[in-house]
Amino acid sequence: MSSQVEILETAIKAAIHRAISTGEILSATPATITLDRPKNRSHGDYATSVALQLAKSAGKSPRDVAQIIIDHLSSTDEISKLEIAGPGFINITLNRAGQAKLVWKILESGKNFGHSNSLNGVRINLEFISANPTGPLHLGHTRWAAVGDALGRVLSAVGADVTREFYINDRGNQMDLFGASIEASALGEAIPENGYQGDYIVDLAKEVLEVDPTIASLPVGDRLVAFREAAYVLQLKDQKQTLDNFGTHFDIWFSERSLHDQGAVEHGVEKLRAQGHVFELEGAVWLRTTDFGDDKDRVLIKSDGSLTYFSSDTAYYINKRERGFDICIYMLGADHHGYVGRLKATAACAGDDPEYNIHVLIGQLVKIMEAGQEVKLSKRAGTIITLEELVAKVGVDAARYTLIRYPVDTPMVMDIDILKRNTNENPVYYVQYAHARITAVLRNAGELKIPLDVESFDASQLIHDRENELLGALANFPRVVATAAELRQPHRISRYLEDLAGTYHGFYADCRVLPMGEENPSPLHIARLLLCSATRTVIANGLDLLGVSAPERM
RNA sequence: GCGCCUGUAGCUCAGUCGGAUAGAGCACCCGCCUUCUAAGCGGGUUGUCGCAGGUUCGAUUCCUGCCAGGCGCGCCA
Repeated sequence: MSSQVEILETAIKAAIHRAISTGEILSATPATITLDRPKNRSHGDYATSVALQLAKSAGKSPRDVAQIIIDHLSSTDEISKLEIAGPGFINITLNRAGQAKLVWKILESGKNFGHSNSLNGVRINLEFISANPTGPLHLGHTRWAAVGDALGRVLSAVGADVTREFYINDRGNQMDLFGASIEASALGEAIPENGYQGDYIVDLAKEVLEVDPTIASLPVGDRLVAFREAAYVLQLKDQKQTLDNFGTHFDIWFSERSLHDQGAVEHGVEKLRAQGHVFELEGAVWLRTTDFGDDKDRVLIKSDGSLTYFSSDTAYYINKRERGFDICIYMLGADHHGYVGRLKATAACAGDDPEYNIHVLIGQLVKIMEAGQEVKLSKRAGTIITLEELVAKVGVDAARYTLIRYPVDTPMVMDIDILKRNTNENPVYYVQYAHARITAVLRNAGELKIPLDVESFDASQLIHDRENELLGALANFPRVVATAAELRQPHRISRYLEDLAGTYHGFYADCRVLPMGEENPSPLHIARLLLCSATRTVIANGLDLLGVSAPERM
């Protein structure tokens, strides 16, 4: 079934084509017709500026071009009115009853309404959070935990085959420092310089000893390793548990060690060497990333023979591609934006197209406000806020929704006090409330034994302005999802939902849905109830894309 | 010094193939529950879209320069 937009676009193209063939316009038919939904309702349901764009090449004034297009636009059932406005916009008003057929489509599609196939079959590796297993997940990870998960859902909705992956940085100095910190704590010694501080270290150390008290009596070297490994397992389990509670699930937890165990680094270096971008200098092995726009070349193998972190990253990327992923999405913090150039260059060195095969999203930092002032985050001062603490304070839904609500490339401020309030200041409730409200209406309809089968839906009943407005908002949903996927911006879903919820509340205030008193249910009641049902479906689908619950009662 | 991100209402922020009087929530004022959830609705007030140029029918949007803030520039991980 074609959407309204597609129908209009085809019709307008055909009209322009006819105008060209009759010689009234000297121009080429544009490849795409831009159709906007005007903010101002008096400008119709859709508006297009093609006439303005064509005016120059057509050699006529925009308004004349608009008139010619309208003359050639064969009247369809869909269109009820065409107007030329302003400098040459064509405003299109659709047949209201025709628009109401959307309710059918939504109810028929159910959970699939809003889904499309723009990324059908594309295999996407979505990597996010990827924390060290050396401590609890904190605020810096939290934004990605919410946005990454939502993006995964959005991409799946447009047909992509998404694998969510968490890269465990379980190798290198940080792990050893972590192990030494646990060991020191368990033995009652001072934490080494640059080691990990914090109560969680003490707790972990205790837990390690409880599980296996014999570790403390191992020989010195073995003892460090044993503490490190035992604490690693516990900490990773804790991270998984925290994310699980947050509703963020990964398909693959990929250990950096496993990459080395399977010789992936050597394999990666060989592959890059074969592509001709590896060279040696002063005893070290380098990747000539400057061939592809990086600031400087990068060392893969140090002169002492040890591997750099960059070599792991490189090998990991190649590994992902060899596992069959078409697109690798990385979600990194702003403090890692320096990686973008080298990651893209690495892809290019591996013979890939950095514009297509790799996509790096940079998330700006999150500030926290509480009691009217900024909470300074410092590991040393022990003021890091963990994901668990945030959830404990404001709940999963409010935390997720707020984190997703803003584009990731803007720094955001989370005000804990506002998030704790169950008011309109907290947009998640505004949206959820609309869902609960609709559910209540439908519940009441059920008690009144009003039949709600789709067959009894009479589209011609829905002609009220509010109904029209609501239908228009519902019709936008698939576009919003597609755009959110294309631009990797799940925040568009939440903004849309807020708008939809507002439109519903307006409809609800002006349009009585249920029969009053002894009144018998009329076709209008039934049509409105089905419109409510369709709205609920869209809100529920949207919230699901964000991983936020759609409560039936509030 | 170089690079990335940001600068829109008193506050938090939307607004990307350039479009019509620049939007929402909060805050402030005024109305609305003797029938569907008032966590709601309606109305009022609020702007040099950081500054200066350029591109054109038209710029918050694209380009250049500047100003301000955040972050980053290791044979560290």
